[in-house]
Amino acid sequence: MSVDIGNRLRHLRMTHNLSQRELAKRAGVTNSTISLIESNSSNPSVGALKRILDGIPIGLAEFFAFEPERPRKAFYAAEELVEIGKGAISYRQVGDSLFGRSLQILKECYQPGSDTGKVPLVHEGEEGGIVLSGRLEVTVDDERRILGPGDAYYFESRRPHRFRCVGPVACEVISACTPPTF
Amino acid sequence: MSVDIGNRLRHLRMTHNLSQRELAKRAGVTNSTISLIESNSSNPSVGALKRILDGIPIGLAEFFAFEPERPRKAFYAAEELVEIGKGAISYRQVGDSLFGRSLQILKECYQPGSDTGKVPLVHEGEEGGIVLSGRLEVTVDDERRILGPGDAYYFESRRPHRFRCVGPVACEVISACTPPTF
DNA sequence: TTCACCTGTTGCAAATACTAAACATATTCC
DNA sequence: GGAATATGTTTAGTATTTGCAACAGGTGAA
Repeated sequence: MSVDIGNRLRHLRMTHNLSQRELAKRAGVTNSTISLIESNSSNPSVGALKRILDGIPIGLAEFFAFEPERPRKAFYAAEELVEIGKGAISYRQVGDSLFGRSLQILKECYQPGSDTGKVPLVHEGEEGGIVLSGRLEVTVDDERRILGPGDAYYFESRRPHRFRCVGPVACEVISACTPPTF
Repeated sequence: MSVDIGNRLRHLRMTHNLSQRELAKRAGVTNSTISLIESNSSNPSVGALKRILDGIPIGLAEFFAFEPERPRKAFYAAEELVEIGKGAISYRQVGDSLFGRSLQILKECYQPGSDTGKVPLVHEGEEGGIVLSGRLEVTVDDERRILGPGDAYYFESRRPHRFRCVGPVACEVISACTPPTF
């Protein structure tokens, strides 16, 4: 049911050859605190746990990474897509979090005239997408195309690229990239 | 300094379009608890935080993954190599944790006669190593070799493989594999 | 306006995490 | 053997989190 913090901490402490008192001293807590936590007879505060983990040292994310993976939601209603940017270009992401995922899928909406900027984007991975509505000017390396509904693109993200909404109406795009870069 | 749990939680709750009371109801805590946490005026227990995150839902590891990455240690004394298995085959790992790493480096020590088992190992990734001392029998697919000091191996881990220490002395090996499988 | 309902914040009481010190049990050293 | 040190556990008291309920501001409908 609940996370077995106690055994996890004890195991971690053991593998680092620390006694409860030694770790307590480094962490700035008392040995009894550690004893109680390890025996799962207290529900530690995040602050206390963090101080203790700093004494090992290890981060909170690392500490909880051992948790059995929470079963992932597989379906998302339109309203559930989390909005990432709220400017002229808005991104709605499929999935709550990219944590542990190797793919990012977005519904992008470019307001008329919006632009990813003069300096082209360059990063690792690959990306592609399909235009749903509006007209999108895509520049990759020195090649420039204007894509309309149904048109698509796909390229290696290390090639300098830029997106721009041309024409009078907003432009909607479904895109995917890997690895996630947001 | 400390982790800004409050703002992180508030942001998360907002992006999921939940009110404090709505989230509290789902999580089985009171709205005041959430209010206090979000204003950083309390140091929540791990249990409370977990219940709240379950209401979003999101895992503890995900929640803390946003933390600025703790600067990684780059050098490890021989005693600091964490011992993974303590049986006839012992593994000493370079680095505290595999969290966020794509490579695992081990110093392995096989006691005389020790063996990874009759059923061969099969997993994703690739692995390789160099024998330091003793004699190691390595089987990959149907090929079997006996390696001595200075000899080495490298193969795709999906190919069935097995290690066995032959001869009267213990066998030491330095190995690396990706992705980490322990 | 006034009512109803939503939002987040805030006292007060009860539950509990944390500290300090004592306790119990091994192990080492002389 | 016996003292000294180290280990993890437990007890009593203090500090803090948590739940309950009241409070204050905001929005929309009648």
